[in-house]
Formats: sequence, structure tokens, C-alpha cells
Amino acid sequence: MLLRIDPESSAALYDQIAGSVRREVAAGRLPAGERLPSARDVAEALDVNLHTVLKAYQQLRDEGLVEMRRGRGAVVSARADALAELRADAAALAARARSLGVSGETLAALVRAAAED
Amino acid sequence: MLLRIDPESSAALYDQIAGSVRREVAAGRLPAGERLPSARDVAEALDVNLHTVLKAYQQLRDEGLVEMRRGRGAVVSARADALAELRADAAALAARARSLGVSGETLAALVRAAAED
DNA sequence: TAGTTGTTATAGATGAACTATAACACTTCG
DNA sequence: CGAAGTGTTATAGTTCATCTATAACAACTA
Repeated sequence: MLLRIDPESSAALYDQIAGSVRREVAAGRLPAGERLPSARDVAEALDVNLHTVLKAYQQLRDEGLVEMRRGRGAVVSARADALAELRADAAALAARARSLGVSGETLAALVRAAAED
Repeated sequence: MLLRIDPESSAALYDQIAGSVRREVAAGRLPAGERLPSARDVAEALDVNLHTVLKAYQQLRDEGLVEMRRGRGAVVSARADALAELRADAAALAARARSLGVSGETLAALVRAAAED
């Protein structure tokens, strides 16, 4: 499990961490049932405060991507398998968008809008 | 053209405005060549500062979604037609994600990751 | 020329983000 | 049981992006 952050980025640290985890899950490197590294470990590894990592984890919990409990840690939910299923379709859509000159940010916004209708 | 913002939302105002415009474009209600309302008009209508609107417009310009020039205003670029083409595919993907219990935010993150690979 | 547009500059106020520390509640394991 | 590890909650302080306000400037249109 490799989590990366860019301190220079304007994006919030906890958003970067959450995004990094989503990426691992979507890639299948974090299958359902797998435990995420403890927030304290991640905080130390990334040289970041514990709360910042926990805020990222809670964001993922609110999305239903992980389940959290005291003493047990954060575990990837069964929904992760569904995500992996969608990956190929998402890649195809991204490829088509690229060939049309549409940016990733614009495409993501389009998808989000479609999902919320 | 209807732009809406939620002052209570935690999302930045300029992100909400940019997202609102993307939505209009994706829905085809803002076709290529169409002019966006002037930043000053939007600022007054939404009771927001001029700079906040301009920051949203510049974000859209950086994405290539609009073209801006002094005196002329912001015009939807030809790329908007490509966006409309992608709309059906995005809707299909969103529907599939919903049936799998995957949130819009998670799906958008997945797509963004796919687009940036 | 007059009016409208985006652009740039400066400066201040506010609040989210991030940090630091500590204690607490629950689970697992020896 | 006790110890160690987990997420949770609380408090408090610092930093910095966001948002505002005002003003002037440059390019385009009518």
C-alpha cells in the first residue's frame, strides 16, 4: 500500500490522502476485507497529524468505501469489489474523453453531475 | 442560464460556480459559441464578489471549456460539443455505479484517476 | 467616444485546514 | 486479566486559502 501526498498541492491534505486510498481500491490493490494501515502509522509515514489522516478515513467511511471501528481499524468494505468492476468502464470513458480533448477534471465533473441527477 | 450556489456548502464558492457552469454545458443548455453572462452580472445576481466569479471562469478557461477575452466576455469553446457527446456514456456509467451502491463522489474519483493515468 | 468586458493590483476579514496534546472507549492478543 | 493497539472526542493554537472591497487598466463593441 503506497500513499502519496504533495505538500505543494493546493488540494487539502486529507483530500489527497482519501484520493490516494480510492485509487488503491479502484486499482484492486486494496481488496474488500483488507485493513488500511492505522491512522497513526500513516500520520507518521507522511509526517502529518493524526487528525488529518482520520478526516480522510472518515470521508471514505461516509462514502461507504471503508468501515471503521475502535480497536479494529479501517477495513475496506464489500463495495470495493463493485468499484473494481466499474474500473474498466471508467477507463474506457476516460480514453474517449481524452481523444475528444476533454480534461479529466471536466470529465469528473460531468460524471458527478450525472450521478447526482 | 441558471447558476446556483449554496452558501452553506463547504465547497468553495468558485468551485460551485464553475461546477454549475459545467453542468449547464454538459446538459447542452450552454452550446459551443454561446456567451456566458458577464462576471459582474453573475457576481451581482449571486451576491458574490467579482473576483470569486472570475476565479471560477478562469478555472473553466484552464480546462479549455471556455475562451475569455477582454471586452468580449467568456464564450463556450468548441470542446463543449465533445462534452455533450460524452454525456450519454457518463449517464450510463453513473446508473451502473448507482445500482452497485457506489457513491457519486467515489465514482468521480475513480474516473478522475482513470483520466490521469 | 462611451460603455462593457476581463485583467491586474492592493489590502483586509474570516474560517477551514492543520497541528499539538491529551484523555477516552473498544478490540485484540498474550 | 492486563497490555498494546485501534478509532473517537476534546481543547487550543497557528497558518493560509478563501472571500471581500476598491480601484485602476486594457481590449473589444456599438
